[in-house]
Amino acid sequence: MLERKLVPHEQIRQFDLFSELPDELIEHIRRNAWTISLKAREALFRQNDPVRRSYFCLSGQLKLFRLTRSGSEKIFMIAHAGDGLCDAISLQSERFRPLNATSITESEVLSVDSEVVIDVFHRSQRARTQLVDALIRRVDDLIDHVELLSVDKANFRVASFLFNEYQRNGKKSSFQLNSSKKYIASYLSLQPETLSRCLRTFRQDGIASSTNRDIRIHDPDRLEQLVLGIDAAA
Amino acid sequence: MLERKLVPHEQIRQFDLFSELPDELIEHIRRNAWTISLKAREALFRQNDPVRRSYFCLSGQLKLFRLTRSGSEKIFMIAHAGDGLCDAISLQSERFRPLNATSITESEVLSVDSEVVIDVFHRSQRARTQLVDALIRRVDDLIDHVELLSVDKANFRVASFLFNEYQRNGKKSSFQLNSSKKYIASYLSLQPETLSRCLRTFRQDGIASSTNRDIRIHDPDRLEQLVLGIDAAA
DNA sequence: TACGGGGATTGACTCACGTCAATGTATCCC
DNA sequence: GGGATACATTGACGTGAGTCAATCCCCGTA
Repeated sequence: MLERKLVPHEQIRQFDLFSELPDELIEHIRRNAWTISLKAREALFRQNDPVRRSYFCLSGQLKLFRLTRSGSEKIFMIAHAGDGLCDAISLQSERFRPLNATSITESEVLSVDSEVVIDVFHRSQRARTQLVDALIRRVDDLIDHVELLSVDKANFRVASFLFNEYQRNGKKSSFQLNSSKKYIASYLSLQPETLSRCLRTFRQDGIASSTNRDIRIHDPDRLEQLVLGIDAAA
Repeated sequence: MLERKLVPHEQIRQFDLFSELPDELIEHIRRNAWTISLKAREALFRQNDPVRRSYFCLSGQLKLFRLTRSGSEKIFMIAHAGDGLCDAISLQSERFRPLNATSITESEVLSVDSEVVIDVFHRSQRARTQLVDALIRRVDDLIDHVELLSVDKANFRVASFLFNEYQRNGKKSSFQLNSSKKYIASYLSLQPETLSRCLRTFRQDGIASSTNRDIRIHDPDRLEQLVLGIDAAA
């Protein structure tokens, strides 16, 4: 975990929260921010740590997770370049990190003191609405996550996930998963074996196929029907 | 669904978001807010409706839920008197309601136009931090909800829930569930039968017993060990 | 007091998912 | 290029939770 000062303005502005701030505020952030270089599989912060700094992913991939009673990881989110780790903020009350954050690949992270973030929040109305919007988006995402997990049948869970990714990628018939199947399975709270078997049945039914991280959707309509529950094929 | 104008100031101030506002702002809200009286099982809003107003529970109980593909309800939250329905806000971008809201019992709800909430947000720094804090709490709650559902064994899920309630109630050995077991089961994404069977094994093992909505925790330590995974009894 | 309805409990059955184990396949670094 | 390491796939097996169905209980109501 190597720290370096002096971040160019563009690197700061790439994040929604700071994107439309005046130069003086960006400069204020710059003077108090630095980047952290992580090797693969290095911890950035741990669950229950008090929140003192906020982090923003500049490059690489980070996993946000909790440990289960059996010692395995439950993935809540994979953060990529441009993502703010929005679980990493607190305003008035003392907050503790709800999740662990660890790099998956070699990564760079922008680190900003909470005081500075609060300062920006107080001085820029634009930043305020951006922050609230980011939190609302996070709430909506988590609601979707809860819904995903309350679906009992693994087939449906995987179908929902695939259809989601399909839509996020502009309904292209082929796209790439942005992380390994192991992490996807964890995000879906399934065993890797179960995910594998679900994908196999989809391949056999001619709905979708996967080789490595490449996904090809053969029959989007059938997939959508699966998600909606019109189970022509189960 | 009966609407009535003119809400006394105290009714407005009972909610965190408005608790510390100056009289003029409260008055501003009062002029633009009204109460809604719902009979039991009456819809307040539906999923995917555009957000135009925010709601706050004055009395009674409301369920916030989604419908599953099989037509049953998945409960995300039960709102009680004093709770803001914090899924009911939006600032800049158009937002759609992520959940359905329906009264369980006869209820009263305070209804405030979104424009007014945004106004208050812009005019009171106190309200701003309260709102952000409320959203952060909601995020943390949802993360816990996701974790709860990613636990595979029903016993552990129920144990986690019971231990949580136990702590929320100041570690009293007996307390009341704040909604029916049917809804608790739905919150845990379990069938009522499964919840019932879990509670039976807890009774047989001398960990906890329940009659109707009354819960009695006989052995908090064993319960906590179950939650933590030191499975002396499974 | 009798009736009705929704919630809660219990039993019997089935099957989907987790587990364990083995094999196959990328990927990385020496 | 080759060996180590982690990821991915497949098979076999046992079990826990969903489903269907019956009964019971509680509460409100006629």
